Amino acid sequence: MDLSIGEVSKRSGLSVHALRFYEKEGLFANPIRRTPGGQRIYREEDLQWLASCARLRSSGMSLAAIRRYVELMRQGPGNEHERLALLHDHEKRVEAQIHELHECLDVIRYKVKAYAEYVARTQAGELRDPTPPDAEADCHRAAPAGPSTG
Amino acid sequence: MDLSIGEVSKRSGLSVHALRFYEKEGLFANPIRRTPGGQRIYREEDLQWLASCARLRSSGMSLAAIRRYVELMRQGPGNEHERLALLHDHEKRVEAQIHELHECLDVIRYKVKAYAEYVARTQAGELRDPTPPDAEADCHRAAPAGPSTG
DNA sequence: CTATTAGCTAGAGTCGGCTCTAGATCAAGC
DNA sequence: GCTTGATCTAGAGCCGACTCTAGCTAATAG
Repeated sequence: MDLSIGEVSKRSGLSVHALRFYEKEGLFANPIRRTPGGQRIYREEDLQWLASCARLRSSGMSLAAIRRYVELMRQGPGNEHERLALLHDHEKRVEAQIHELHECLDVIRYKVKAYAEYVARTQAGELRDPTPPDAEADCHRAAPAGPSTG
Repeated sequence: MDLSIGEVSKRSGLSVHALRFYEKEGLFANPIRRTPGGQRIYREEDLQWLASCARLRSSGMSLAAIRRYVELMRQGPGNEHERLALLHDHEKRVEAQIHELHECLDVIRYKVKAYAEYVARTQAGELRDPTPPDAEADCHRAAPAGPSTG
């Protein structure tokens, strides 16, 4: 039931340094108990919370925002609308992020396709002067004749 | 046709500091010319390249990777397979990123929904002891009775 | 009992990607 | 010519999120 910092580190993927840092920064929902000797005692719940944190973190929520959220939880019932607002804001940001990534992906795929075709062509036929991938405005070098796409 | 660093800053959204930094770091596809007095002269092409860079950056490509790509472009024809590999790797990373964000979004939406329902319930009926949003394992506080979901 | 391994604190260091400063120079309008 | 605002260079500083160090203590296996 009780876990040492080393075990939590293994199971959460966070370093022991990071775990101590998180505690110092007030990022745990519950206070972490200590042994008489001063060593941290974690519980399964803390691991679960860390898993939630990981999700928030990897979707780009800052530690500061997580701390804010934790503070609201610690204050207890009565501020649910604030927690909701915080989460809802983050939801919108994640959606925007996904949207932007899709746009980037379009651009990247376009380039990948052009290069893939070019490489396939040059390998297949060993043409003397293969047509460059495309005339994208990306690569503006004064490259004499070769594929100039960025 | 020719642009000062200030104009490029305005049109690219990058600060003049960042533009000088990018040049120092070798992130421009073409060398940036100078006036006799030493001031930078940009061209439309540079702006277009910056726009491409912005896409790569905002999809998480590091400046180091962009520099690598620029180096390949500057070497001219013959290394298209390397450029392809670099772009293809990045494509895969972006896809993975999107996938992860979707998973995070699921979690966030679940919480948002739970809180939204709770807030709606408490506002509508002013119940004395409304049912907490859910029994998510997120908030492990010893909160007496209120909604304990993180 | 002791050696080893794990954990403790406070605080310094790292890294990426800029941002800002200082002090000098350039360019344009009056 | 002079002022004003833009630009120049070299280099310091900053921010977030850790990571690492030093010097010490706790827990455990033999």
